[in-house]
Amino acid sequence: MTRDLPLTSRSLPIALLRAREKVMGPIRLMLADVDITEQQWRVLRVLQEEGPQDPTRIADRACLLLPSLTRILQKLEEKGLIARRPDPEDRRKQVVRITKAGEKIIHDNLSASIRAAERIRAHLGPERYEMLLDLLNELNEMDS
Amino acid sequence: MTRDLPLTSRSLPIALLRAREKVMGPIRLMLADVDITEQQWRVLRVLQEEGPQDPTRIADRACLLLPSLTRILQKLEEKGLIARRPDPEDRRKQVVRITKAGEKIIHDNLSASIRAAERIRAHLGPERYEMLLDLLNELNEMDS
DNA sequence: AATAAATACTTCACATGTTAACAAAAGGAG
DNA sequence: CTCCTTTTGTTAACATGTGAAGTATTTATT
Repeated sequence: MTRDLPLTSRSLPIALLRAREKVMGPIRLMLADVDITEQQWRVLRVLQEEGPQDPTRIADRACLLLPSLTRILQKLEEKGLIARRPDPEDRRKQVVRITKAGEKIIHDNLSASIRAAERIRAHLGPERYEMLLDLLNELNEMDS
Repeated sequence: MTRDLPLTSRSLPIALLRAREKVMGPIRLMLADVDITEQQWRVLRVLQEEGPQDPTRIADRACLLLPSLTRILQKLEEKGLIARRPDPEDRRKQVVRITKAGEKIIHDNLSASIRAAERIRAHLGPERYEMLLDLLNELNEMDS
């Protein structure tokens, strides 16, 4: 009983890819105006929401791998949007925090970001939107 | 009534990112054994499912941008997994097809790929799995 | 305390994502 | 037919994704 592979519209990986592009496209355009990438935006948001923290935790929260994060933190530091200091408790670690300039970037783009999310929510309807998030989170809690 | 941004678990972009990683992680591992990337695999699958076609259509089906596809086709051609010939109707175009070696790659990894998909489906349950695909497709049909 | 194992990044190498610029060919308007 | 526009694919430049190797530091073992 060998089944065929699903068509692309019924292929979960591709459907996820397209959905992500649909959701992030408008946000990327908005961020391009302030010369910030989508990943840099995620890092700033994590720092602004959860406060100063070390790179490993940032990587977990922002869904980035450490090698990528290393480069991103370098760029953000050059731009003056974050600051770093060594962790006195553990000299392997650093403590990263967002600067005033970084908070301004967030503040200036927050409302547009929220509107983009609301637009998606309105398109699907609140119940289906929540259901989508529930299903994705359930998928993400799979062990493996 | 200004709302806060959602936590990462309720952030659609991040939930999509994590879901994609969860789904593709095992497949990436499998493909690494035959020295093929996830994107190269998508291109081969499109060609095997839909037959010979031009790069613009491949890019659409495999959810890749043309500049990425250009490089991927070069790699696949070097590996002997695809072949190209100019389109006699329109000299701007090419016709790309999968080779025997390319079909063998697909054949050798098809069953493991299907098993990975079935595993996800079993975890969510068939109804919820289909619902997830429906919601993603509905999202992808948003205009803009 | 000496050594092995684990942790927290960093660096490297290669592949892709993304935007912009570009060359070649096809289509359309006059 | 000529000029302009569109389409198709490539190249370039920079940023990130990803796995592997490397460095410094801490923790666990003996």
